[in-house]
Order: sequence, then C-alpha cells, then structure tokens
Amino acid sequence: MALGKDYATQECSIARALEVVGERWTLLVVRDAIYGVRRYNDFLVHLGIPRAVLSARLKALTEEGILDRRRYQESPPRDEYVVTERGIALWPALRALAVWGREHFMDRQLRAFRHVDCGTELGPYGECPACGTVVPVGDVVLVPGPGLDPEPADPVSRALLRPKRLLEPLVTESAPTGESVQPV
Amino acid sequence: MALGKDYATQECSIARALEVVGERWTLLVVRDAIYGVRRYNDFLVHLGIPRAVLSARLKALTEEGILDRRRYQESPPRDEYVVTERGIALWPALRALAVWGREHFMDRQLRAFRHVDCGTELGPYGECPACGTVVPVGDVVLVPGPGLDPEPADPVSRALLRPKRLLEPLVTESAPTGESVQPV
DNA sequence: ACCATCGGTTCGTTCATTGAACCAAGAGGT
DNA sequence: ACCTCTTGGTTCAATGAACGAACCGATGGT
Repeated sequence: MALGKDYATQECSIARALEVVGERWTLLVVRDAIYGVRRYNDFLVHLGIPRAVLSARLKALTEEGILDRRRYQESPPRDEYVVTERGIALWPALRALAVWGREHFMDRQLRAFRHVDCGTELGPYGECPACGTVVPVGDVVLVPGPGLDPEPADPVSRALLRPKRLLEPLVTESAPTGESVQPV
Repeated sequence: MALGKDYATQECSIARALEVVGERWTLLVVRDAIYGVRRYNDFLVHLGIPRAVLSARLKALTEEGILDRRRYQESPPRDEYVVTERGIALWPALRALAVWGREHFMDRQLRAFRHVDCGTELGPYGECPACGTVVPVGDVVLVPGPGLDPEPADPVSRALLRPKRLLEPLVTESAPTGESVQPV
C-alpha cells in the first residue's frame, strides 16, 4: 500500500518492506498486535488514531497476511485481528527501532523486555545474554519501567502496567459503569 | 518532523524512532547514505524523489544528527551529506527490514552483504556466521545479486553494480573523487 | 557571451490524514 | 416494544503532505 508507485522503482528489499509497513501508523499497529492487542477499539484508544485510518490499516495488514481477522464470538458477531507469523517476523525490526530510539532520543527507560525463562533483559538483537539464544517472541515478557505514566487514560495502557507476555491476548478491565477506583 | 503531534502521545521508543525516521522516503535516504551516497543529485536520481521532499528530508535528518552536512569544495561551494554514528546505528533496523522484506515479498535475491574479512554472507542480525562476531558497518561489502537490472538508468545504480564497501563515498562516472575527505 | 551543472526554492495539483458526525447490528434493561 | 449502550465501522469536509514541473542563482567551461 505504501505508495508503491514510487518505491516500486527501487530494486531493494528495504523499499519493498516499506511499501508494506512504511505508512504512517502501520508499524505501531503491528507493535500493538504483538503486544497482544486484538480488538478494533483497543487499537483505537491505545494509538489515538483516526478511525478511518485504523480501518484502512487493518484492512491492508490483513490483505498482506500480517494480521489474521477472525471471528471470536457469534452472538453479536465480533472479529479480532491476530498477528500472524509474518507479522511476528517484524519483531526484530521493531526491536531494532526501539533500541535506536531509546538510545538516541529518550532520557528514561519506559519498558524492558525479559526472557520469560530466566528473567534476563534481552540484548539488542532480541537474544538472551544469559541463555545465549535468540528468544522467540512468545517467550518475551514486557515489563513496565520506572518512567511510565502510572495512571494512563486508556485501558490498554493500564493493562500494560503489569508484566505482559507478548502475543498473549490482552485483557482490559472493561468496566461500563461505576465501580471502585481513584484514590486521587 | 514525523507528525509528532500524534505519536507524541505514545510512551514508546518505537514511536519516538518513527517520529524521526518514519516519514515517507526518510529511511531510504538513510539507506543510501549508508551505501555511500553523499550528494544531493545522487540521492535525487537514485531515489526518484521530488526535489522539495529530498530537501526537506536532508534538512530534517541533518537537524536530528543523522546526517552531517559538510563542505567538500569551495570553488563552487558544494556540500555533501555524510551519515553520522547516529545514522549508522540505524543499520540493524534497516537490515531487519530488508531481511523481512526479502523473506516475505521478494522472489529473487537482489543483493548480498558480506563480511569484508572473510567474504561470508551476513546472518540475519548482521553477524558473520564464520567469525561469530557482529560485523561493523564499515566492514560490510554490498555485492550485487543475479536478480538486479544489469543496465540501470541512473549512475548511482550503475555504480552499485560493482561490489561496494559500505560507508565509503560512492563515486559515480561523472563525479571526481573527494580525495581530501577522510573519516575522522 | 553563452551554455551547462549543481543544489536548491516556488507553486499549482493531487493524494492522504484528520476529526467529527453518522450508521447499523445486536444486547440489556424496563 | 422501546430506549440506550457497546462495538465496529463508513462518510465527509478541511487540512496538510507529496508530487512534478518550472524557475533561480552561483559558478565553470568554451
């Protein structure tokens, strides 16, 4: 989708990749999908993305085989978007971007990624320094760091305040009406 | 530049990175800079990018410390854009994108990256399988593969038909060599 | 004097993004 | 039956970015 008209003249697999995931928001959608976000509304509130753009991105990512749209209940028919192997394969690229962004543009660490087997923080290539192996995405735990807003507005960010294994579906506390919260 | 307005709400180093290099064309400019492209006109013809967009990207990348603009001759005053350490640090991300793009969307291999010391093709994380070390970008050779157009239109693509060490300034047919310029 | 090159800027058109409004199919309560 | 809420969208006018062609200015060559 990403403007194939021009990138197509490039004989380069980087350009080819960017045609697929180079558009605005796209990589953030994939990131969220790997974090376990699956529902339209969760993407919406977590990303703060316009609805029309989200619909377009989900559609394109599904067509490219990066997300898989599937029915998760029939009663009111509802679909969820689950990241595929092809989408999971973007993890090294996302991780490299995260390492670069943190190294060069962030003053504090927001989150860390740890190997679920031993708790060791992953190295720059997604490997576990203790075990000496590349850790599969499903064996990575996302743990919140000290620099994170302790009371974010959207339920997805709140769910991510607790350690979260990647790829596992995210459960948000969907509380429709009044209940106990807010000690100021 | 890259739409900080919205991504800024994201507490995430991936989003932060994409604010800097997530705009259209930006990562391809960085790729070319790592390949050794330094001159405005070489970027222009190799990327097929509109001049106004190229000017904006070079300016933004320079301001972010990813490129360094420096005078390489005085007679007609001419500047070149040289990739900095911060830009070189994007190499793992570019490489991960290239691996993903080739794996999932390309039928043939266009180029290969080899370790200059031993000629071994790099592994997915930019490591040399033979030497067992991560290869610094300056020790990588870009070699053309079989699927490449043998007679491309622009001089930059033609120059890249021969093996080319990364980071070394690219010399095109018409351009004189910048002999006095030495990296640090 | 004339033309070419390099590195841009300017400008009108086209295309994508944005945000607000609207829509529709259940589900649940009264 | 009726009203209302939730979920997952679509539509639309306004804005902003990208595109491509034209133009510009400094310099060098003939």
